Amino acid sequence: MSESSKSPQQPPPPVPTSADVARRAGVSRATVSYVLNNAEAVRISEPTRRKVREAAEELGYVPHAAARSLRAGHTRIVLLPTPHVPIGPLYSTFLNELQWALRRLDYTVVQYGSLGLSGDEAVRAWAELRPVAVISLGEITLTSHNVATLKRAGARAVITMGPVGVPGAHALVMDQQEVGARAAAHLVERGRRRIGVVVPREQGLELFSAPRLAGARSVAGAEVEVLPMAYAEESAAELAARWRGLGLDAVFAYNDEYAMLLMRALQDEGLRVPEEVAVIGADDLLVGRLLRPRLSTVRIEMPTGDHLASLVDYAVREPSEVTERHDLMAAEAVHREST
Amino acid sequence: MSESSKSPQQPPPPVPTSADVARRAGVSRATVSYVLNNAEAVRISEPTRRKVREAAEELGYVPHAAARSLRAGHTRIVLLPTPHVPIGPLYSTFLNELQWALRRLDYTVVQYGSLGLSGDEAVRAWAELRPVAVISLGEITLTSHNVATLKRAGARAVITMGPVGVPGAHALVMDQQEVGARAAAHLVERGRRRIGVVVPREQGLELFSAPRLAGARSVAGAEVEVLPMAYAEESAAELAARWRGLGLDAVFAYNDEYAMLLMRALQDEGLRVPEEVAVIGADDLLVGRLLRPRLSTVRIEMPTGDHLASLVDYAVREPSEVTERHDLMAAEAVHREST
DNA sequence: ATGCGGTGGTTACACGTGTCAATGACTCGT
DNA sequence: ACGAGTCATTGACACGTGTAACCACCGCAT
Repeated sequence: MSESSKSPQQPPPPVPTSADVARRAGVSRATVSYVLNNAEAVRISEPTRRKVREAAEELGYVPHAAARSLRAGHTRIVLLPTPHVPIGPLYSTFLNELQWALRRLDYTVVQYGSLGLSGDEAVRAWAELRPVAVISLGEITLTSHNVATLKRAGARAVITMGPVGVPGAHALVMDQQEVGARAAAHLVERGRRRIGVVVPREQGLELFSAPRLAGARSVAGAEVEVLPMAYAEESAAELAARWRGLGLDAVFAYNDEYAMLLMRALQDEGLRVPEEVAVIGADDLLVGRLLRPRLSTVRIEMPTGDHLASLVDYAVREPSEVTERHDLMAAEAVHREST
Repeated sequence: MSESSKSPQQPPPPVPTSADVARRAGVSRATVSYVLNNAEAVRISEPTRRKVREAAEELGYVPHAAARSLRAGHTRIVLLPTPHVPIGPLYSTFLNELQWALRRLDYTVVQYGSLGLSGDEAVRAWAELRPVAVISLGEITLTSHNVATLKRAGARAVITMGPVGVPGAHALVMDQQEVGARAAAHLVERGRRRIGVVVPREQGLELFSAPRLAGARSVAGAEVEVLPMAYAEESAAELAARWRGLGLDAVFAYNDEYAMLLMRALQDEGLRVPEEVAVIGADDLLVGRLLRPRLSTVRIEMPTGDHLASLVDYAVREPSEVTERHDLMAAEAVHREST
């Protein structure tokens, strides 16, 4: 009694294997494998084919992916380490698109949060899955040692997307500096000099915001002031309240969402946009056009998901030791009414 | 020569296995396994432990997840079939949150696009991964046969999130009708009668928009008119242009983004909001508060990612045959200025 | 009878891991 | 000196699959 009552749940019934199918069809396991994979090299008579198929159907047999890829020696897994902060709408639709494009090429996308792990630990965890490719989005900056670990674990392509390349990996260099530079240049062109740059208070966005800031700084004729701000109405209001004391005539916000937030707060303070202060964001979100005045922005030419996916596919087919660098992401300022 | 030149790329060096580690450390493979998994049942002397660890380190050994879970007989994979349309910011941040929460509980999240596959085919593909749990978001509506297939393949929990439950699965019923009902009720309360309901032209959102529409229809005293609209300025402008002919005094848009788009177009047509037409959206996006007038909305009480993740974890630990139904997602109208 | 080619199927191994049961070495108490 | 214990280590199997190599059979020409 103590035995039977110690656990109320009986063990689940075993999952049917190809051996079960074989038994039921009265053939060998090899035959089952040949039939179910439509092997052309081996000839199997039509009657047995039918028997096998029926048996598989009746048992509800589904092959075991892990066993299969163990045997095969490789997987079709593409690992996609995910940032834990929502990067923004532009990025997340891009990610979704990429995901689908990869799926279309018959890859399996595995998302992997790095959690609290250190870089090396995270990379080890990734390597355990034996992914055929890894696409790092830049939250974790890979060292060349990390790349080596992944390749040793069978990864045929390691692709980094970020502001800077990594030795040994395909680098999709997305130069965020360009974004800041275009924004600042646009403002300078329009006669502004003292430019505030809004930097998110939120953690995890430095990788994007820092280069954007640096880009703005690099523009001749612009005096840049750093303005930390959180993505919340109160933070924007607080910043707007002390605006007149700052002596600025323009502001470049991290992206359109921050820009919209701040612009609204500035207007509530009685400041006129663009007369007293010019506002420009980035990402060219649709909603930016709904405000009065319409928000000027920097449009970023992201690669399409399909494009990146086919690049991944290419890199997998033709792995190379050399560091290939692809410069992506052109940027251009879009003038609307807020500047 | 023809042999060596037919393929320019030499086969990649083999991935180090635990056997390699054992050889290098001068011990058996079993010992390696015990050391690297910190087995407590078996005692291994400190010197050998060191030797093994060093050998593993030098070789850059990383265990093979597939082999491990094959041996173990189960995985920690949670399958997350992903919709191919961006559902909206509210949903995608929720997904991201869920993803991280699951990771924290040591699950591996696998995204899987269903592609062009039929429901049954897609489910088979999922089952191949032997996931311990499947969270279906409603794009593919599971049949009870599908649920059975997944459970037979070892899934301990199948969870559906959508407007309706599925036999055999844990159902997180997110009653989108409630959203529409609250919106319409809010409008009726404020004296409006002839209500337009904006339905997205985009494919794939019917699962959300249809119940929201139905909910609006269910409210006594409301006359509902369906207004298809795409998420683009031109579409909104086109709708606004013929607005006066429609004889409506209020509009409930699918979500805040559509609402903002339409509201702006209506204003451009010279219509006064809320005097001539009341506008309400859904999702309570931050940007909705930046417009003039501030956008009224329906706030949706989504379960937090952590909450859902721990429910998944619970369901995995205590699988039950019965269909458990959890009603989630309360909704309430938030009055701002546009109604 | 003997060889021979084609047909339809099976036997046997490998993939990389975790773990049970067994083995050998060494110490201790009588 | 010898059985009784610890302690450290190992050999062997199982997990589910794909596939190369092999085998039995049949018809047919030598």
